[in-house]
Amino acid sequence: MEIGKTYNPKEAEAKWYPYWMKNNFFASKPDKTKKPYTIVIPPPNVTGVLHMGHMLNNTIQDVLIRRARMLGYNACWVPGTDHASIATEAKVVALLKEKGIKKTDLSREDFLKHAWEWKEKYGGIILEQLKHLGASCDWDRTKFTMQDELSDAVLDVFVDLHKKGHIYRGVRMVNWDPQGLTAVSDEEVIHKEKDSQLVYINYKIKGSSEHVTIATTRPETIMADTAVCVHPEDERYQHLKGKLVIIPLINKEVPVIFDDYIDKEFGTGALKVTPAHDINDYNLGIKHKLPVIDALTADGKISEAAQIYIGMDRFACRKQIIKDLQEQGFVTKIETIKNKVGHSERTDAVIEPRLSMQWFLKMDKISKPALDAVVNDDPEVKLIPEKFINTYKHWMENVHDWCISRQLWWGQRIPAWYDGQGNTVVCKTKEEAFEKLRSTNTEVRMENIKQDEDVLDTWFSSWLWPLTVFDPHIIKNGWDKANEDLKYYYPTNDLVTAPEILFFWVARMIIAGKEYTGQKPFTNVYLTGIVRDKQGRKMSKSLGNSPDPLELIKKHGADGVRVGMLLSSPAGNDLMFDETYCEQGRNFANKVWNAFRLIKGFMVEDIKQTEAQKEAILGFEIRFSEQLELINDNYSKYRMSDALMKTIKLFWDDFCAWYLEAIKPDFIDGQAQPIDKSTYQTTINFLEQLMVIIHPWMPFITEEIWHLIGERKQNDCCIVANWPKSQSLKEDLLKEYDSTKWIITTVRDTRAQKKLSPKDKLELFETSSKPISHFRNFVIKLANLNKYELTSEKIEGTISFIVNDSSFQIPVSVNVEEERERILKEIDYNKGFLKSVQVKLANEKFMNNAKPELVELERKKEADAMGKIKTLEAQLSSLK
RNA sequence: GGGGGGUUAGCUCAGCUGGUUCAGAGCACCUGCCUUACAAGCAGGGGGUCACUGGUUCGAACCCAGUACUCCCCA
Repeated sequence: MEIGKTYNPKEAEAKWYPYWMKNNFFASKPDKTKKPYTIVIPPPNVTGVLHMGHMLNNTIQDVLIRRARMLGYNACWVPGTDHASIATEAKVVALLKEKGIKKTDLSREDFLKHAWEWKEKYGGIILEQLKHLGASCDWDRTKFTMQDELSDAVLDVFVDLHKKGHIYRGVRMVNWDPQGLTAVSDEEVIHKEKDSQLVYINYKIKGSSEHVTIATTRPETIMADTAVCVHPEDERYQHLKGKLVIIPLINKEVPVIFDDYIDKEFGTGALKVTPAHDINDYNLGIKHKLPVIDALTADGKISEAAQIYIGMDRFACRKQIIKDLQEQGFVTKIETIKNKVGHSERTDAVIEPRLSMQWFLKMDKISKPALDAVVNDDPEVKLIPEKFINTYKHWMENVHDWCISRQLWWGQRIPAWYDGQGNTVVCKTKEEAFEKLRSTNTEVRMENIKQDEDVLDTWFSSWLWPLTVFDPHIIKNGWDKANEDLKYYYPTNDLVTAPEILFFWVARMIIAGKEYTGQKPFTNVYLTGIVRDKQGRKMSKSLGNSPDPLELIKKHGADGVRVGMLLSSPAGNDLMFDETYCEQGRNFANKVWNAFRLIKGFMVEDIKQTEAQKEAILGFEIRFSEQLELINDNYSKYRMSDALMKTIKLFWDDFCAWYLEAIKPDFIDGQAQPIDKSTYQTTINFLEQLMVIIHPWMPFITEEIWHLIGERKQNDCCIVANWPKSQSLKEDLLKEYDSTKWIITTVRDTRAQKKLSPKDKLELFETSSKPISHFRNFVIKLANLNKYELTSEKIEGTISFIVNDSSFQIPVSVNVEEERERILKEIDYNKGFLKSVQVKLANEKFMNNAKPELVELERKKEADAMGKIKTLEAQLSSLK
């Protein structure tokens, strides 16, 4: 068989993903004889294409799910997408616009037809892309938040929560997106620091020649002013009590009010009060019973109520009004200040605080169990890393009511019905609504009943995700009648998501889970960081600093990219991505490939196993067990990068550099020597176990090698192989094995120092009360010795070194002066060390306070150091 | 303004209950090797005032206070 010198990922990827699919390895069905391990995917936006954040997130999920599968769990990873109302609607609107169709010209039904067409055609591209990464999702379970059954559940929840009194309708100041023409939640507003002009404007005081100066960054709203407010204790304005002031340009009279809400220091200490356009002013307005004048239209233009500039865009108006006010002498100065301006996450339009009728979910009571589930000494839901608990707590304790209505068409339409006479009922169908309305309005007629025009916030459907992907009828039926799937898979095990949506989504899923099943939706929440470029900038389309994930996969292989993503991504910390990480991953894949090539090339014959081979096997066995334990421990703590690095080093260092080098048969006269059957078979076993533990990180190459090792039955695949079990730790042996590595390294170093070729064989003499016993031939092989003997003599003309309690000598030509220097330096160091230990031991307070084990340890350190010094001094004297 | 992080080698990060040889890893760098698995490699090596100041302690990268810089969230 011809095996290439470098690993070719493309072939393996094209081969094994379809093979896994065909054999249903990703599929999961409830099976009472096995424990479930479940992850629901954070459903990507249906309009989305794969970006680096998805890569990180889904690689982690795939690693977890693949390992769980190998550990024998019934592993189920549910994929799907989110309908993303505002983003999708914006996309469809844009597409229609290109075709010359205006949304406003379409009926709701026709628009939705277009939207569904778009979804069928382009939605879900991202799921196909995930397959290139190797994501082992159970694709038969793919869900979409707006598919019929899931939508139905959303309406059930709305009706139910309304019945329970948690949902209400009210006029509120909302964050209005004048471009998307919808309200957006607080969480969807991005505050950006901007340079703004703070304009100082004089308002004349009625019946006086004086004026009062207000400062505002929003002069275009002065027509909506209904008062000017000053601090009751502000001495500058005491004379204004009971006075009226006149708004420039429109010459409207408004009262001066007094409230200690005012910050005397900001601007002039006098505030224009515009209840319709600022949340604080709105509250002031309520308190002081001020009228509300809405001077802006829904799309951000000046309304008729403003009297002037009608129809002008708000920003154009701002420029114009400043100019006009200046010309008429009302402006005293203009300052440039920095302030935060809210922008819509979806359309990037400047958010306008706006009063409107919206539906809200009351959060105070319903969120309580979700707070307790996380913030607790022994929490039901664990956040990883823990530092997010504080953030979560802070948010949940100050939670605001959730505005759940959106002025859009793409989404679940709010199941509220109006009879046109001020009666509202909430229920799923028009027929039901008719019945209900009739009880208060006997005159009501079917054709007069109108459904609410708005749809629900997308998060109002995705908060049900872990429930409805398994049982969409759970809301209706209740937990007791939940279907088999939900009972089996819920609560899920791990959720992998970004901290940015801890509140949007994670908290709300816990709320919904608690409300409808009395249980948490997941046990662990692994919060990934943000993928940034190496300058620390967030990756974004507009900056163009994000590599195309699929290109990366093409270039470095899926396995390489997966490793690259995880090499440096501790939970919750941002990842400074650099393509060289993928190179490291690719390099490792190549290393694995070549180790396999070496093993595959061995000539196996019926010969005797060498002692060095026996010892190497023992060494690797104990090392493998030791490291496997540590790797398992890292996994259990979700320390993914650590688990990965240990796995890589176990293969690269322990297996390749130490084990394979030790068992590799020699070349004699350019002729590779054969290997014995036993060593070969053991090596293959080791390789298989290593493929298994590497598999979650690098599924493709490991599956490829698994099958190249030998003929396999159809179902005998790496993906479903058993995770290895570690043997009991043999600490003494491990310690000896570690010592042998030090000995070997030191011999090699000596060779390098003496400018000897690695091919030159050396002799080694050991002086020890407890000499190396299990790995002597291993040392001979790897240090390339022709003699390794015990002695109690000082041999003349040797370089000497110490490993643990033993001293070693290598006969080589020695520069006595240099050697003396070196030993003296080492004696010096050890004496210093000894002194520090002895100071500790002489310290009464230490002796009284420190734990006994610790004192014991210090005594051992003292003895070790003294022993070492003695040995070194002996070496020194033997130099003479 | 309120809340939460972070600052350890050139870079990216570990360092768990304060206690060996605890100052570490990977990359980068330097030296020597095209040694027939692998130059995407092998062998070896150098490199840090643990941001700063003070405190607690027998003992501090680790605990406390303050300072500087920085990131995130909320208002």
